[in-house]
Amino acid sequence: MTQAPLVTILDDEPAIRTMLADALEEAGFRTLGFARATEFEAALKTATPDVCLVDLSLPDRDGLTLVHRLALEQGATVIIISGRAQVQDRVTGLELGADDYIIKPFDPAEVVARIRARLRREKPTTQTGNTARFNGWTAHFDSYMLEDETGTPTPFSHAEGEVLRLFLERPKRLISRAVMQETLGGAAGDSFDRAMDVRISRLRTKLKEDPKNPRLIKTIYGAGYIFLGDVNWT
Amino acid sequence: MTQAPLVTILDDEPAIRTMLADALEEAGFRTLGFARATEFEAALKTATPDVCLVDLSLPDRDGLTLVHRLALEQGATVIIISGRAQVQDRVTGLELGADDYIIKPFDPAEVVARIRARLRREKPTTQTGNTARFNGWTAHFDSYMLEDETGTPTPFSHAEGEVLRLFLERPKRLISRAVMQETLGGAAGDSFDRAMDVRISRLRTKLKEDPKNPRLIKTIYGAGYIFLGDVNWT
DNA sequence: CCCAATTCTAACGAATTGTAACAACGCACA
DNA sequence: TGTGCGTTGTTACAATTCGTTAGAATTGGG
Repeated sequence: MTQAPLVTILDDEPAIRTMLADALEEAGFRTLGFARATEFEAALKTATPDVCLVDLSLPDRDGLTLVHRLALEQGATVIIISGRAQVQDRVTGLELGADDYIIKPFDPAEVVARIRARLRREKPTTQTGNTARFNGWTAHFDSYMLEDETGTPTPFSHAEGEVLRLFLERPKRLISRAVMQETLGGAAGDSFDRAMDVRISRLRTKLKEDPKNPRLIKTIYGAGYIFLGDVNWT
Repeated sequence: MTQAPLVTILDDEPAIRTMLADALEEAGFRTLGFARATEFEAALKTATPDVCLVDLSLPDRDGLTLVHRLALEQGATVIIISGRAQVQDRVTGLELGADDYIIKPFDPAEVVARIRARLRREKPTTQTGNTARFNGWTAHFDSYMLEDETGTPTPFSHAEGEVLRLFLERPKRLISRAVMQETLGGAAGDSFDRAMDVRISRLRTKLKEDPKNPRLIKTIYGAGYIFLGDVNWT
């Protein structure tokens, strides 16, 4: 198990540092806060952050040069957080090597989301949610394999995977037929209705569902389907 | 030398499409504009964009689902362009797989800068070197040699190398048959289809793939292929 | 309880993909 | 030139995928 990603926060306002740190730790990141560039650079010798949040207006150094150095020499992921909202500022920030540019005032939730978006790309090892466990089953979406509780593998096809994924991403919620058709790419031709049924039917047999008493994929007559089951993505 | 990056623009307002296209082409990108999701999806069969700009409010489909599909199945870089400015919208957009979220009205210069920031991260794979490591394998494109994890070498031919290189340069992204044929020089003659299959089949045996469940080269029925595996060029 | 709407699924078949076998071709070498 | 080897497209056939159809089963309203 890898460690939680490390995010550094470089901002001279303590209030902002704590706000970010709280939100990030809540979201499962490790954080390190710094008020001045010199402290930050000293810390870089002993730690390699996954993402660096940098405020441009620093008391002891020009933020942009720092960003440039970070991005260029360290290859670090850098996100600028700045009060300077002009387009020109953003463009130069990004061109100097920043990966993102967030304007103050900001919502911590968005910062978290943007960091996650970066990390999703960065870590090829961390396959973004390609395995799901539910009620004894394990679905591997990268190898298109389904394992039952005994570990017996069954392959599933792409079309079946689309349906299964849709279910596993919205467990315990009604999924209307309309939504399904849209997600599954089918123009809602009159006949495609049946195709959906068939897909689900096939998926059900792979999940060894008892037709009389489905435990996982439940039909809501006249509305759609609902997937019961406790899903756990990894 | 590789071609200029291809950026697709999906927005139902013609004014916005042309504004973006102008700015992007000025900046040296190739662009393709679409007004509706269905057109766009049709085009995906014959082209692999490097970046997809997507407006969330589409006439014929829910933009978010499209984004999700794109990010997941195509592995494409997706940037949402939207009039919806709420933090919650941005967060969900980013969590569904978008790489960035730009709010209307926007400045084309910033869009260009943000696209560049994305590509800067993407590209270094194709940049240097003709040796690639992936999942225990090592491919030397200068000596046309493939080594497995024990270091046992196997030669591969030119035709096999073309396919392998294509895969290794676009890992975890869907590569449509049309794109393959184009890259591999074959005019899409009816019969060349089979030749492609054969090339891939031969490559698979060299990679010791189990035909029943290939781990590296995955077939997407009716669409193309996708190469899984963590590629590292040196 | 009856009936129409809806959903299920077995069976079929068209389209797509996999691969063994063959043939054409190029190239090195005696 | 002839021989042999490796490469690669072509052909033919097997396997797979997946939508369609049709009839059975189920549901819920009246």
